[in-house]
Amino acid sequence: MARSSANLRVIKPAAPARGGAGASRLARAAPVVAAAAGPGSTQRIVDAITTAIVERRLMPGTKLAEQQIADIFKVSRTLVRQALNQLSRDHLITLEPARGAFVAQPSVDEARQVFEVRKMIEGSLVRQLCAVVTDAQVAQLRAHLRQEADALARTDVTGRTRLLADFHVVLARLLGNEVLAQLLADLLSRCSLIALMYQSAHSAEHSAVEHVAIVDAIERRDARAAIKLMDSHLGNVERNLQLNPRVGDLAQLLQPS
Amino acid sequence: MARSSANLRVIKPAAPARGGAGASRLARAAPVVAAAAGPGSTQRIVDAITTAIVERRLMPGTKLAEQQIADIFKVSRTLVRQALNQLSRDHLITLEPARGAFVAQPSVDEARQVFEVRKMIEGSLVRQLCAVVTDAQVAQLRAHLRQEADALARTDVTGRTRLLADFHVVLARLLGNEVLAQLLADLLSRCSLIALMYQSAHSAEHSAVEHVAIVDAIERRDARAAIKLMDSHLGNVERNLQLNPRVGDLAQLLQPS
DNA sequence: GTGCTTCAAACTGTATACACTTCTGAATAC
DNA sequence: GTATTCAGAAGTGTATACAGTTTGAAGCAC
Repeated sequence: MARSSANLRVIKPAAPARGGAGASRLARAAPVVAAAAGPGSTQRIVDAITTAIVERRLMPGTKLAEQQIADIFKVSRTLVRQALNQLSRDHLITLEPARGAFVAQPSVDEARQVFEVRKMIEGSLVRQLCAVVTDAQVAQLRAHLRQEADALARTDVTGRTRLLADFHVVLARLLGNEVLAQLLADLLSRCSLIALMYQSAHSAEHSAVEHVAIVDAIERRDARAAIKLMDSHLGNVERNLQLNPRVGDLAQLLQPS
Repeated sequence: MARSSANLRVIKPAAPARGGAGASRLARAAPVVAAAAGPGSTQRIVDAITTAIVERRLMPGTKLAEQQIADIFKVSRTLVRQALNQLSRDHLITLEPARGAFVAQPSVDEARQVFEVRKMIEGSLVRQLCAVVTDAQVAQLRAHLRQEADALARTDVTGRTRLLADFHVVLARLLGNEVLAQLLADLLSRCSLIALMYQSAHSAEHSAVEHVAIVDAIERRDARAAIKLMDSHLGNVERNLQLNPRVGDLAQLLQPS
């Protein structure tokens, strides 16, 4: 029933977002540098669709036709299918057998579960961090907070969103635990989708302020406070999700699911 | 350098392990029942290789040649490649560009990181569980413990291993959080590989006993004790990993990585 | 005998071809 | 006018074909 499959057209970011840095956030343990043009162009497709979703150029429920995408990227359906499989693993799209791929529409329940998991993980995360963090690492966090502030000042919506999410990955990475960092990165990509679907009323400014408070607590090595602040931060973000579907996505409102 | 790629031959379980129940443990949100023969046979390949790895019929470092697997399952390389991609996402195999797929050889570092993450998640898990668990759910846990004991009594190695890992997934599922459950299932499949690679000296009996203690604490709704027990349980399992590579895998000892 | 070069077999990466399912819309029955 | 049927179009699922790379060993120089 004719969802908005008409205007697919993944708009190549006019300014390529500083060499695709925006996309690399969710990139796997890829060769890190390459994945530009030639072989390994599957990742290019994954990144493009990922950013398109996160930056709201592809709305939830949109059908992603294989041939259409193949034409856009000038590759065969083979590579597109690989990319779609990866994306479905990231829960950014859902694959309906014999019907195709659609941008995921995470349910309210799923949203709650993702946030619950984040609270569990990130609570433990800041606790551990308070025990082992170095002054240099705190400085690193401060630097990130400055970037957040800058993006806010410039009203750079895309960069702002990315930085606010990256904050949590940076925390994970400070523990030197790559497994944890990747796991959290996965959850955060799902959160991006959730946030744009249930358009969060939680202002970016508010998040940034809470991030500062968390870093303050970490700097004081005050584990109890850090945990509490992180928990309330995530609680605030979740609480501010508007559970009414966005306007324009009313199609999904009529769905049984 | 001719690793053991000779004797690939995924041996179809003589008795199909009760309709593939053994494999379904790590299965995704699949149609649960189907995925037997026709379309969707990708999952069949994934399951077969997964169980082959977990049951130690495929040793770490073994090369998985696409055509070889395709012949075994009587499908084209297309489906095999899909399966291999999935497996690499689960960290059960590693894909080396233009070289092929190999059963993963998780490093000592990765092992430590996985266990650290498990401690973080499962600590929070039992805390929450103590707060919301019902008597019926405790009974469910008791039933699982009985199964563990049975498998131990029968010296059913395969079933025993599966049940000991499943215990942790059962805990997660009791919270009603499917996201958490899947996440933990992923980590556990990696743990299976780690355990067989650094052949754990931690006896199954010991694990079963510790599981009982954890359930006891949960039944008493004693969160503090439950967390402590879970933490020491995971610590024991990890501590008992022999960091010397297994005999026969000395090839990997010579590898730079 | 040791080490380098070269070449063929094997394998992976990508594209294309074909079968089968789903969707759409017009024609038909009522 | 409404509902049903059915054929064509479009799209997904799988297999096959082909190009490029890796691999391993034979051949050759020294």
